[in-house]
Amino acid sequence: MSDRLTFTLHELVAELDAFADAALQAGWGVTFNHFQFLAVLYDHEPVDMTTLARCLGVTKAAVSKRVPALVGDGWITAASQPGQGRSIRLSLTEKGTALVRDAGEVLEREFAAMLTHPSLAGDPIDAPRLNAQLVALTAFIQQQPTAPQETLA
Amino acid sequence: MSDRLTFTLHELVAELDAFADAALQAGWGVTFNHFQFLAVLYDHEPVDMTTLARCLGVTKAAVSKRVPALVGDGWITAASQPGQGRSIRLSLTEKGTALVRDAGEVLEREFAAMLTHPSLAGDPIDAPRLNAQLVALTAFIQQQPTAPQETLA
DNA sequence: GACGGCGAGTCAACTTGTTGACTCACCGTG
DNA sequence: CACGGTGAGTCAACAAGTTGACTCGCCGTC
Repeated sequence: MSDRLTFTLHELVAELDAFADAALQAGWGVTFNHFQFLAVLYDHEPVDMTTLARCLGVTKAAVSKRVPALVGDGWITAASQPGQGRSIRLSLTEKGTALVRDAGEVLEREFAAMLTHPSLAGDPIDAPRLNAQLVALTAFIQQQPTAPQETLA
Repeated sequence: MSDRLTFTLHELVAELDAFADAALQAGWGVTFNHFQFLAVLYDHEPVDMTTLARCLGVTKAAVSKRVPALVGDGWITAASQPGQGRSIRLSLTEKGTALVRDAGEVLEREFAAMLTHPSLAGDPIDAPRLNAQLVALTAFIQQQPTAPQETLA
């Protein structure tokens, strides 16, 4: 383990994703990536491709390529809306909604249980406060000027 | 912003990476991915490909494919060691070491400055303590049984 | 009512990583 | 000394994203 917070954050996120992926594979036969797409859609539906891409942190081309398969497997619906240019309205099907609800609930519960596990009792984590701190930090980074000049290189 | 800690962590890491990438591109003309490879090597050199791959969280094939270009551009050296099977010993060149030292120092400083910025003074972040908490949490997740059964699906 | 612009989606080429099969160097054991 | 095993690296095929150029609806202006 590292003493550098940035490294620790990367490791933590990697472990979280690996754990979620294993749970999702075992319980529902889907990958974390698949779940994440549906979960973000769940929070924003109905939504067009470009907006969803921004929420997912990928390009619209990446979303565009995944949509046909997700529609074909009955997870989502895609409908072009007359009078709205080429905009396509994405929504979850009942199957997709059920996955996000069920799996999401289990994952939330697992994670909450980890945070309060006795083995971390030496210095317990105050999740709501931590979340608020990290949200503030994230927002602050976002509004940072793009980069420092190479003042010493 | 989300009220879910796992989402917040993903967003924070994405912002950190984007910030570091912009700073590295502006100051040294390299990507964050490139820097990360060298920085992890810096912490472990000399090291063989398989070990480095594990430290980077990628497969050994991915490392194997990147090495020739990195050697060609003078960032690292790769030497097969007689009497050690096919093991290849990777090390940083002087150029690679200088990049990690200089850019790493700047990034560390930038990040530390963010953590102590007045705009976060409402609920300041205790970095060493937070790091210790997250390290403990990461270790705990790592040793979790692979997955819960689909007890309610 | 044609013209130009804009925003949303799509496509082709490329990049980076994964998987599983393979090669090769060494090390035992018989 | 041959023989099988093991661990490290490599290769080919595939998967998922990015970029930049493109198409297509719509909307404004002349």
